[in-house]
Amino acid sequence: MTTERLRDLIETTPGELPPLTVELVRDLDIAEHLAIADVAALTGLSAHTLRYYERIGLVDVARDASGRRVYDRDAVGRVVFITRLRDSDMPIASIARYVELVKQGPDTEAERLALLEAHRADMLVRLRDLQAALAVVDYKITTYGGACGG
Amino acid sequence: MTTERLRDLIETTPGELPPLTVELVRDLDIAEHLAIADVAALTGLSAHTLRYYERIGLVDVARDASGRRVYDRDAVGRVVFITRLRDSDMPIASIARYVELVKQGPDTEAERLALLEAHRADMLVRLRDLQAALAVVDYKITTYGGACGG
DNA sequence: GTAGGACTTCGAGTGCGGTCGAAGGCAAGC
DNA sequence: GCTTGCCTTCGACCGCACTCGAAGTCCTAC
Repeated sequence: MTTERLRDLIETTPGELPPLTVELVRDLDIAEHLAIADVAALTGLSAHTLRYYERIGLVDVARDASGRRVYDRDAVGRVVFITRLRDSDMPIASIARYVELVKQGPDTEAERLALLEAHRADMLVRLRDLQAALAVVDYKITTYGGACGG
Repeated sequence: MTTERLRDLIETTPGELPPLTVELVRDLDIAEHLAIADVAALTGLSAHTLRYYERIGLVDVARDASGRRVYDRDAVGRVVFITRLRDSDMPIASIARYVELVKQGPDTEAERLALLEAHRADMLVRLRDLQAALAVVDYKITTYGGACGG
């Protein structure tokens, strides 16, 4: 059972899984077809969340004969990609827009690019904010407990 | 009117204000007492949000004879500090806890430090996530419109 | 054949962080 | 003295991203 092999692989991997990438998924997924629980284990998302992502149109997932979800390599890759974008606080609405554009075909490449570049700009701002806040916190930590400013 | 001087200063500053720091606030605030609109202009928060922060106990703000909020240098500094933490996604609850500890006096320094260090660790994780996502997006942008993975 | 557990759909609920609107107060300028 | 406009309090509401529960289905193991 490929599903069990995957489960073993996940459970026997010492420590944390390395950060998941689309490339890694291609290598890792011996199984062509994964159940929702496997994808959940693989990505760290809950089955609830995976169903939610499908419901709002972020991924299309096939069904087996008895109606259960079957994630193929492509679907898993898509979920991993979405997870990366979510980890960077890209709003679901933007991700949905992006996915929509991909579905519409190659004519939409310019808009896709614009979307990604806008998000990239956001990320840079967030990076800067984070670094500024880190500096403030580090200052607080080194001056340890000073009450100034809060 | 010091308030008007501040407003002028904000409005005549070419381009964006530099990132606000507690130190900057000390230099900038010619006025000892600022109205809520001034603090809003200064910090970029809305007056609504400033009232909200006060409501939930993040800042104490004095009142004048007719009941209006009067922000002194200290209060402004606190707001700026809070804003920095919020910009780094520190949850309001943690900020509230920190503020609470400061109020309780110097005995709480160890817990304050622990709080800041925990947050610092979170920030480093977020930094890493952001950088990973940035790499993914940059890859997408350079390979421009490839459909793989989403 | 039946108990268990993972799955299905659907809609409702949660937590966070604001955001808004209503109803009224007060001070300045015309 | 009246309009303008910023201020006050209060509670209700919003958007986002899940998260959960109910009720039912299906496969597996015993």
